[in-house]
Amino acid sequence: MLGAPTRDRAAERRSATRREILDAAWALARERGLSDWTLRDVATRIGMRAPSLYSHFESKLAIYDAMFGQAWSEYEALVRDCITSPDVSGAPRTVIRSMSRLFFDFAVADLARYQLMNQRSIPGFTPSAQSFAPAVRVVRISIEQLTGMGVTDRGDVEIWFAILGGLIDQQLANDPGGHSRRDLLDRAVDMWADSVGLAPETPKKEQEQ
Amino acid sequence: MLGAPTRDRAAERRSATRREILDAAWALARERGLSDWTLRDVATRIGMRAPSLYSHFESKLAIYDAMFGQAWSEYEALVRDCITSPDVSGAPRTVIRSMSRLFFDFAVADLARYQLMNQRSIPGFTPSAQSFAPAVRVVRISIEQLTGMGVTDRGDVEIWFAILGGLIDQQLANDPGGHSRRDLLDRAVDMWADSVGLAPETPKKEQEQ
DNA sequence: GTCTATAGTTTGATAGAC
DNA sequence: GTCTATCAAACTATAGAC
Repeated sequence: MLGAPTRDRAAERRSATRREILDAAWALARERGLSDWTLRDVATRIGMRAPSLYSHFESKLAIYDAMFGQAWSEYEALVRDCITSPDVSGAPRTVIRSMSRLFFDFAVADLARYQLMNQRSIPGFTPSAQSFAPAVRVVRISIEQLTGMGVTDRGDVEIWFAILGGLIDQQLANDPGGHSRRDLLDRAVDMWADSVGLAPETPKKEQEQ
Repeated sequence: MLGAPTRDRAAERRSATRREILDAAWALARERGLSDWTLRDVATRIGMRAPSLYSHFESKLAIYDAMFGQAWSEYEALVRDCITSPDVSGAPRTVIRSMSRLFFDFAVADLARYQLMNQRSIPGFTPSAQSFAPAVRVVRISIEQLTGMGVTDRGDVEIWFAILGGLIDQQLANDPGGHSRRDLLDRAVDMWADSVGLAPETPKKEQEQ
């Protein structure tokens, strides 16, 4: 007698099509802006007609929702990699610099993605609980990291977030593709770290004090 | 013989209508979001029909442009008032706190206005040179103020801007209408001021050099 | 699942009478 | 300057054949 197939080829194909749709949407978002593309554009790019997309997503907002979840999941994976890597088991100053660079670089690498993840610029779009989950986890992990290095005041955490967000916004708005604010990142983070009392990275020889 | 009229009543009326249109657009932007209103909405609100607006503005983008210029002019006036007021001829620490609060409060008071002034969220909109002029002047004035208090490094200026912008974004995105980040403003600005070497506001008694 | 065909809406903008 | 009437275009979404 025949055994049941061990792979569900139909499901695999369906999942691949879903990914194709999302990839096309990302590409269009990067090329033209987060919301400057239509379902027709997406369909055309993958050799389909617009109505066919409705077999895979129930609306355009559902596509945004999937993209939102995808972006935050991707970033969550990076964060988890980062905090388990050897160079982040070191001095607090090293850790906070690594976390800051990770967030900055990820944000600046893709304007459309950053807008989707961190600004609410699409009318009517609110992420579903499922898509929002990885974002919540990233914030929790970040706070745990800071707590672990002695930063327990929630206000200090918010100020750190604000410094990062502010530099990112300026980089994207005033010097997209450049690195002027990236060059200021360590200085700004050190300023914050000094203020909250993190030990300096290289305590040369108990300099002054 | 008859003297020419000293007032141009037609011009006054025209200018008043223009202002009515802009006021209606602002109100709608605040109520529904920066771009969630139509020319029909604006017209209805002032008792007109949509096509009549074209006697006063050549397009919807032209309305945005006028709003952009209006917002920055308004802010420029506030800044000029602020820097000539008595309490800002004092210690650098006092001045920088005043400037920071002024910007923060103005930004947070109106989300739609902030988005129009500082983010590029309207597809196809670029401010005209004329509307952009007050924004340029505000930046110039701010830099002059900082220079006057000894902050000459451009990077330090950028970091100050970033801290302000970051706190504003967080306030608007995560606690609109609240004051959680406003409560952190002085702390964050002092952190920056300490780092760039501004004298403390109340130099109690040469504390720890 | 993908297609054709089209509904149903909304919108910025124009033409031309008054 | 304001109106009525209407265009032209764009877009999401649905119905139903294959």
